[in-house]
Amino acid sequence: MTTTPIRLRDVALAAGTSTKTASRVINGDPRVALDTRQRVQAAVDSLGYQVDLMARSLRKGVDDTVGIIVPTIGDPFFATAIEEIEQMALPRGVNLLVASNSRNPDIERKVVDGLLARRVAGLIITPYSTDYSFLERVRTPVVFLDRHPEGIDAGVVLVDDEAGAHQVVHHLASYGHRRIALMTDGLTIKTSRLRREGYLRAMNELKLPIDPDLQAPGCVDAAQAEARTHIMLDLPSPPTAIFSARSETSLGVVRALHHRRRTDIAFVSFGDFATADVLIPAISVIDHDPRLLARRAMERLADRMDGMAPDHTDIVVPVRLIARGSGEQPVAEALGAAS
Amino acid sequence: MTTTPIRLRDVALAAGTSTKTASRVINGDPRVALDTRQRVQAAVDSLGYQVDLMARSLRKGVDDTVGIIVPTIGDPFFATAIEEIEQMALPRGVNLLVASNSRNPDIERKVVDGLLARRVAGLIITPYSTDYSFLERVRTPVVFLDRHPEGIDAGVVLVDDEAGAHQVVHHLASYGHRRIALMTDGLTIKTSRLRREGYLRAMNELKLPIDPDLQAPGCVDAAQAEARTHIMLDLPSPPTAIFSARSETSLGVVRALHHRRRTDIAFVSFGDFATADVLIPAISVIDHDPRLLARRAMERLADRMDGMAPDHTDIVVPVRLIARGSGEQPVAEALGAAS
DNA sequence: CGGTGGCGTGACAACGATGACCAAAGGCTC
DNA sequence: GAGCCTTTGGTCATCGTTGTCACGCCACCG
Repeated sequence: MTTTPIRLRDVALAAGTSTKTASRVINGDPRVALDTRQRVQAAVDSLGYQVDLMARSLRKGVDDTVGIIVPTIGDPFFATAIEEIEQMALPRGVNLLVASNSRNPDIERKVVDGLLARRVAGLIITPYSTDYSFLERVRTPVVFLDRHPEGIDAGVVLVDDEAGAHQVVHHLASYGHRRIALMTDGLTIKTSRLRREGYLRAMNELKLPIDPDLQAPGCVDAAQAEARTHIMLDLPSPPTAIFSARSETSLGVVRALHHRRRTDIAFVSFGDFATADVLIPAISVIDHDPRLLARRAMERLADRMDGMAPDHTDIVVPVRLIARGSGEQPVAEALGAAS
Repeated sequence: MTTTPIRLRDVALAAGTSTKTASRVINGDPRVALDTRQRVQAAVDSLGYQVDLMARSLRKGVDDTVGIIVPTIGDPFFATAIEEIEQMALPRGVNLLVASNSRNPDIERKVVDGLLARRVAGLIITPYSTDYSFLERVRTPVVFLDRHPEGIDAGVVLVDDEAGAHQVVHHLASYGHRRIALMTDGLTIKTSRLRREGYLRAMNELKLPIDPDLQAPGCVDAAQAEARTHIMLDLPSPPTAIFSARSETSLGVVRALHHRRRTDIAFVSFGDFATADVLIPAISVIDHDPRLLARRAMERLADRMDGMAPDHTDIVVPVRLIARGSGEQPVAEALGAAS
């Protein structure tokens, strides 16, 4: 049995009134007499009427949705951020459009255009490397998450990447480490650059040598980080400590260290991950909570959607180092020399 | 500087034609003369015209979006499934609306209604415990993922939960285990019931005692599973093997076993997780790949959106046991007795 | 040479809701 | 008791796009 969808005019007919009055009731307009309101409400309930959100959005000029664009949906950090934003959007009756930029500026641009064409009420973007100056001509509120965008002056919600990385190096150095390796994502991403800068600043302050062999930029996933770790450990003078600037690369480093039974090498990860506290030794991390970040971003976006003027200041969420063991190990002798 | 959005009529004006003809060009209607087409195309490019998708969707009656509803967006299993579906939807120009049912039937119903009111082109649902009979009156194509829905006869894409669990118990028993504990999610969820049934069937086949103290249903998250594991290990006669029916509960079990240094207890997880292969011993799992499941679900949904008739048969994705060590440990003596 | 058919094009209405504006009815003041 | 204001309801137009239908033009055929 095929059912014809219920329209507003069906409700109006059943309530013996006009579509406009029915519309008033549905939108909570107070200028409707009580009994009229009740009749309309009864009709809505008995017919099971649902507003056609496409029609409403067309009329209003905006759709009650927010779009979120991240590099990888499946990355636990971003997945958790998405979850938090969805939880905040739900009570507002706002739906969430999720998209990935596939780590590709061309795709990213298309995805943003697609969401704008959909007339989303707002956008939360983790920028990849696109020039975002075109957004200045657009009315849609946009909040950037986790990284500064290029080509546009806009407020961003992020953690203090530079300070976090800086702290890690000092922490490792306080346990005697001088050969501290760095695993990072591609340096086209500002976040990665900042973490590297924090690392470099601390290394310079401590007058530690910066060995190019101990720099592994461009590790976009766990597999690459794993391979680079193996290469470093095969060096004539390998690192005694490793700092991984992203959770995803940390998984690769952990894998390599465990496979080689070299868990004596000190290790700190920027970003927590599921079993970090269960491994032996447990992994010391910079806690970089996606929920907090997401909440701030959504709050700011909600303000903008409610008509507040854009705020170009950054919101910096503090980070702290959680010492669990792996980052508090002293300098280990190379296995060969240890015998 | 405020910019007026470009409309189709602006394009038509610039190309010296009617909106209808411009519309034809944009939609690739072949019945347009070549030079007209080129003039329109030039106008589109120079003005930077973008179709208003709200208006198009209203006119067409459906919106080029698919909605996906899962229990928890941040759960790596579902996050990965969402990622896969987004990747498949993108080339079709279809956007993805992501929603969570918050493990609450009332919210779930509201969320589904909300997406239907948006006129989504299709829905992929991991049902919680809602009665889905109301969907029979709805034209929107729906595919269920991972679990059978209640109250409706519909095809489902899932793994063979019963057989997987059954296999685990036989596997553990083959290493001498008789006291095999079961950690599961709430039994209101069909998936959990099926895994429990597989466990029970195997236990009965093997004539192993089913001790109520070794059943821990209702562990909705890792923390609860962790607590229940501790309770079991404190029993006068604790389990010698544990089967966790979900990745999330597995994290709790792992945490408890590691904190107590009882990694000698055999353990198998239904569902892989990030560092399962890095732990010592590495965790044996039933591989339950969300990508494969998501792909089949999206394929089926795409068929339905292309007008194919509904197919009420189930798609069962095979599972296999990956032996990594933790599930291949023989019966351990209780620590107290071992001395 | 006139009819016919295909092709390219455009005028118009429609999708379903809501904003702007107006009208009728009832209560109030003077 | 008349006029004014408030309350309540309705009419019409509109958001931007696309489906329907019809028209003008040319070529081809009998």
